[in-house]
Amino acid sequence: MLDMKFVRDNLETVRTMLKNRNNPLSLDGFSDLEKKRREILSETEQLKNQRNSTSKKIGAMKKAGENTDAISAEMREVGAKISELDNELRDVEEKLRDFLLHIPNMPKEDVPIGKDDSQNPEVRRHGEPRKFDFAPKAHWDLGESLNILDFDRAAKVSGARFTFYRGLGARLERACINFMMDLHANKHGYTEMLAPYIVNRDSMIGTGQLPKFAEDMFKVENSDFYLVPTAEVPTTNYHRDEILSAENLPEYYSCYTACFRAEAGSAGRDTRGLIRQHQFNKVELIKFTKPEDSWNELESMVDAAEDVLRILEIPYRVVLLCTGDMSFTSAKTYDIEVWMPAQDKYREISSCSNCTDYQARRANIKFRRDTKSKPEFVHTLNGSGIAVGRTVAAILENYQQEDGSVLIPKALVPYMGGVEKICK
RNA sequence: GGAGAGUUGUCCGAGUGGUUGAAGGAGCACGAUUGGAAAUCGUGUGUGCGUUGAUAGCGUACCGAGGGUUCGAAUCCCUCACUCUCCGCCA
Repeated sequence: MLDMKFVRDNLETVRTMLKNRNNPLSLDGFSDLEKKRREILSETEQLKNQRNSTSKKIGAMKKAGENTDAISAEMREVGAKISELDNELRDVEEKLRDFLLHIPNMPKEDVPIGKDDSQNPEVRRHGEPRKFDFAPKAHWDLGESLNILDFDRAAKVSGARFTFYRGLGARLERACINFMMDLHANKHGYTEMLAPYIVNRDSMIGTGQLPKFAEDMFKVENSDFYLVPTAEVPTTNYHRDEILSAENLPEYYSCYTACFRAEAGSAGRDTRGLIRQHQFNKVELIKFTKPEDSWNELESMVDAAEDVLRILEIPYRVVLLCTGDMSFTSAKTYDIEVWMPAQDKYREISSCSNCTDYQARRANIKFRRDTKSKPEFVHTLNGSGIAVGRTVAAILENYQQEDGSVLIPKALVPYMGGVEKICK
C-alpha cells in the first residue's frame, strides 16, 4: 500500500493515478478520516498520559496507607472516556486501512499513460517467426492428435479449464520446469525454493491479492486458506514481518508452484488449449532489493526470463505495460509475449514487475543499511520465469512439423531423456 | 484427533498486579587501553504512531494475536494462532 502521509499530502496526484489506471475508487472522505484520526489520537493520548501518571500516584498513596477511593473513581471515568475514544479510533483506522488497501501502487514516471493493452509500447523483439509452408495447427489439436494432451477427460474428472498431460506431454512439461529451475539457479543466481501451495489470509493481503481480488482466488472452504494464484504469494511473504540485513540484499529466489486461478470474468476467452487454465505450472522469480537498485534489478529479471525463450529458440517480444493495463501492486511491468503461429500473434508468457515498496509496506518487509540506521522498506520484484503451460503450447506450435510431429528444442533434449521428437 | 508444556528485545534468559521498554548475559556500535590485535574497562544499543525543522526532545502503544478484569497488566481471566513433548493415525 501507499504511505498514508503520501496519500494525505498528494491527494490529487493519487486521484490522477487512479484515473490513469481506470480505477473507479473515490478518495472522498479520506482527508476527513485522516484528520479525525489525529484528533482522536491526540485526545486519547493526553488522557492516557493523565491516567498513567495518576495510577503511579495511586500506587504510592496506597503504599503510604492513604485512601484512594475518590481519585480511583475519577480515573475510572477517565478510563471510560479512553475506551470510548479508542473504539472510535479503531473504527476510523479500519476505514483508513480499507482505503489504503484498495489504492494501487503509483506507476513510475516513465510508464506510458494508456487505456488498455492496445497502448502498450513494444520494447524489443527477438527471433523471427518461422515461415510455414503448411497451415500451422493450434497446440490443442497437435496435443490431442499426438495423444499427449487430454482436455476431454480433464473436463470429465475436474471441469473446464483443466488438462491431463500424458506420456511425452507430461514429460515435456516436467522437462520445462526442470530446465527453467536449473537455468535460474545455475546461471542467474537465484536460490531455488519450493513453497506451500496453500497460504493464509495475511499472506494474500501482503502481496495485494486481498482484499480486492477475492473473486479471482480459490478459497479452501471452512478455513482461512487460499490456493496460491502464483508463487509470488508464498515467496514474497517468506520475509513478511522481517528486517533483512543490507549485506543479504539483493536476495533472489526462484520458485516453482502450480498456480490456481478462478478466472472469474474471463468466461469465453481462451476456452481451448493450455493458455487459460484454473491450474497451471509456473516458475516464478522473486527479488528483494534496496530501493536504489530495484529498477536495474527489474531489467535483469526480464532478461533472465527472456533467456528461457532465447535458449529454447522461440520468437518473442517485450512490451511495456501502460498504466491502464498494469497490475494493482506494480509500479512498472514488462510483459514478454511469445509468438504463437496458429493464432498468428504474440501471447503473454511472462510478466515482470517492480512493486517498489508497495508490497513491502503491506507485508512489513524492511532492511537496515547498517546497525545505526532506521529500518527502511525493501523493494520487491516478481516475474514469471516463465509460465510453463504456455511454454509447452509455444513449443508445440513453433516446433511442429508438417506430418503433425513436434521437434524438441535442443536445450530440452537432455531433460527429455534424449527424445528429440514427439510423433504419433 | 487425545494429553501436557511453552510463545518476552538481534539472540539467550529473568520477571505472577504498581517508578519495567522491560533484570542479567551474549552480540553489535562508539570510546579508553595497545605498536597493532585479543582480553579488559566505560558508554550506548527495539519498533510503530503523534508532535516537531529534526533519524533531537516529549507523549503514546507494543512482552504470540484479539478481547476482558483493574485507578494501574508482560504479570490475573477468556478466545484464537503457532511451537515443542508423549499417545493415536499416516505419505
